[in-house]
This record gives sequence, C-alpha cells and structure tokens, in this order.
Amino acid sequence: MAIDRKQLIIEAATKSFSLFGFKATTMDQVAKIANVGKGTIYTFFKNKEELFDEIISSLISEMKRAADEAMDSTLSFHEKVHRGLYQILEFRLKHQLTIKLFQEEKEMGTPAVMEVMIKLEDAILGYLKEKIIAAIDKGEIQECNPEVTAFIMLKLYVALIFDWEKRNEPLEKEEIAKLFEQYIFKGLSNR
Amino acid sequence: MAIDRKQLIIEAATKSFSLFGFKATTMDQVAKIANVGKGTIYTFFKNKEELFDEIISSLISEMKRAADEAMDSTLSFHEKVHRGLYQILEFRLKHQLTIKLFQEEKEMGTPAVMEVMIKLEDAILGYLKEKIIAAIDKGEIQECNPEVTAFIMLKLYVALIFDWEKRNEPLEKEEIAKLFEQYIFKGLSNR
DNA sequence: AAATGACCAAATTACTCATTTAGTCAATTA
DNA sequence: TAATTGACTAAATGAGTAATTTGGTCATTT
Repeated sequence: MAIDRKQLIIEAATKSFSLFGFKATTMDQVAKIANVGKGTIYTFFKNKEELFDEIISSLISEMKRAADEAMDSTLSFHEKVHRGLYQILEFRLKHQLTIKLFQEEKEMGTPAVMEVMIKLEDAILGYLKEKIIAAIDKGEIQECNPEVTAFIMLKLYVALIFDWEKRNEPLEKEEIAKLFEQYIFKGLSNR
Repeated sequence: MAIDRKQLIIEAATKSFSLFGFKATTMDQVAKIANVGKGTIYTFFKNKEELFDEIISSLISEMKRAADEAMDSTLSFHEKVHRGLYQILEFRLKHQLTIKLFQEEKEMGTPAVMEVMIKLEDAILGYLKEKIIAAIDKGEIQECNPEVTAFIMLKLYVALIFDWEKRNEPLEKEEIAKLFEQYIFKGLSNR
C-alpha cells in the first residue's frame, strides 16, 4: 500500500495550524509540508474549513479520552468533575494547536476559528451535562438544571484557571479543587 | 460667577464618549459641544486620557451609589450581594457610556478604554471584597479568601447575565438569584 | 483512476499621500 | 494680568490603489 496521503495532509495541516494559526496557514503550505500536490487536498476535503473541522473533531475526541482517563468510577462526583474539567482545560494550556486557536479567536476573531471554538465549548458542555445527569440519577447531587449547572461549572473553571492568572498568582491545582468544592459543593452559607 | 467651564467640558465629553466612544471623540468636537476653546480643555485636563479618567471616576462613584441604594441592612448577605451586583451589571446594560465602552473594548481594543475597564473591574472587586470581609466578621458566611470569593461572585454573575444569553434564553432576575443561592450559598452536594 | 500544479477570480496586503488629530502657544479678551 | 482662544504643527490615521497572495478548479500527467 502506498503512503496514506489523507493522513499526511492532516498531519501537515495540524502542524501548520499549530504553528501559524488558521488564517496564516495557506493551502500551498499544507501541500508542501505534506509533500502532496495542492489539488490532492481537495480530493479529501471540500475546502480549508472542512480540513480544519476534521482536525478539531479529532481534538475533541482526544479531549474526551483524556477526561475519561482522568476519571475513575471510585471517585466522588465532585472529584470526577474536577479531574475531568481540569484535564480538559490543561489540554488547552499544553497543546500548541489549542493555544494558537485560543489566541487567534481573541486577537483576530477569525470567523472559522470562532465557529470551531463554539463547537469545542459545546462538546465540553455536552460531556459535562451527561455526567451531571448521571450524578443526579445516582443521587450523588441535588436536583438541578443540568445545562445551567454544566455552564456554571465550566465558567467557574475557566475563570479560576485562565482569568484569575491574568492579574494574580496562578492557583494550584489543589487550590482550585478546594475552591470548587467550597463554592459549588458545600456553599458559603452558615445557615 | 461665570459659567463653570470645567463642568461644561465634562458634560460635553461624556455626551460625546457615550455617542461615539473614546477613539472617535475628538477634542475639537468636545470643545465645540462645550462651547469652549480647545485650549481651555487643556487648562483643566492634562490630556484626553485624563479627561476620560475623571469621567470614569464619576461613573464608578455612581455605580457604588446605585449598589448601596439597592442594598438594605435588613437583607441577608446573599440578597445584598445579589442586589448590589445585579444593580452594577444592570448599569452596564442601561447606561449609554458603559455600553459604548464595553463595545469599544471588545471590538477595537482601544488601549485607553481597556485600561479604564480594568479600573472599573477593580472597583467592583474592591467593593465586593469589603462586603465579604464584613460578612465574615459578622459570622454571616464561612471563612474564605475575600479576594477569590469576590472574583468568583463577579465572574459567576457576568457569566449568568452576559454570557448565558449569548446562546440561550436570558435568565430572569429571580432565577439568577436562585442559582446564586443554590451554588454559592447552599452547594450542590447531598452529603 | 489518482495525483498534480498552472491558472484564475477574489481577497488580502503594502504602500502612498491627503486628511485629521492631540496638544501648544502667541495673540486676544475681559 | 489672568483666563481664554483658535491657528498652528508634528504625528497619526485612513482612504485609495496597485501588487501580491490565496483558495479553489481543472486540463494534463503519471
């Protein structure tokens, strides 16, 4: 069997998107890195966006896998959510592609990137929502709106991991878990 | 006593900033609206940014006043925080100047505007922090890091009021209060 | 049948130059 | 004489445009 051209293209595109972002990656460049004629790309992908989408879909799967691996059925719900969310958000910090896209979204607002980031957020929210519904069923947590709860959990995590360190010393993983427990699971009240 | 030129300038600038934003407001325009020579502006303000700063300082005072008025010493801490924060964020939605600046910050990233928005956020966080410290002292809430707590409360509110409605039906004021109570004050846990 | 790269219309960029702007200061006013 | 003014300047901006680059196609090659 000859070399898998589709795979070469995907790898080349991933490398280039990671290095230069979506907008600054040209199809000529991808073709050159993949050692492939430009036309070949278009036999596998309708256009640049579809190539991008396929890469992001893989990324989402990878994230889900990482989150699942970080969990453990013996853990309490809140430990599970903490580890899963932390894993997902760590992903953003560690993987070149997500870093670059995150930056491109904020700094240039490239439409294709914005779209994909929404898809990514939806995937995380959907994943969280499932876990929350399961936890309610098992009686691990109180009745609550799973959609809003997933949303609040994600926002809280993003705030603690990304927003907080824009102006303060970064919080340790343990501190974040503790804060998450204190606010979402225990509550601040004295009553 | 002759007309208060400084006040005229402040009023003219406020009007123009509200209508056109910081960048699109020219000093000539402010002078014309204020019926004042351009040079006069520079006898009261070192430059355009200082004029802007003075206006924002007033805005912050106004916000504080609005928040204080919305509170009532007979209310529980969480009702107080809810009403105060809600008032402050409503401010953003209702007042021309804040709407325009919020927009200018996101769409154009005008440096002077970015700076001032940080100042505004800091003012809100400082205000919240004070209330939290007082509540801890009075034993109304558990011990906690007032800085982080203020940060979390603000982020949660912004998420519920601004971010949520980007993709969903807006939440009612009462729903927001309920969610705030459920998550921050009561906690989700069953244990 | 699969792969290619020259080709094209459309988009983007680099550049220029006329206009606008923040801030100054000599002249004017009260 | 102290406050006010607006013509003035250097710097910044942005409209207009020419030149380049890009995504995508398709006739040709392998």
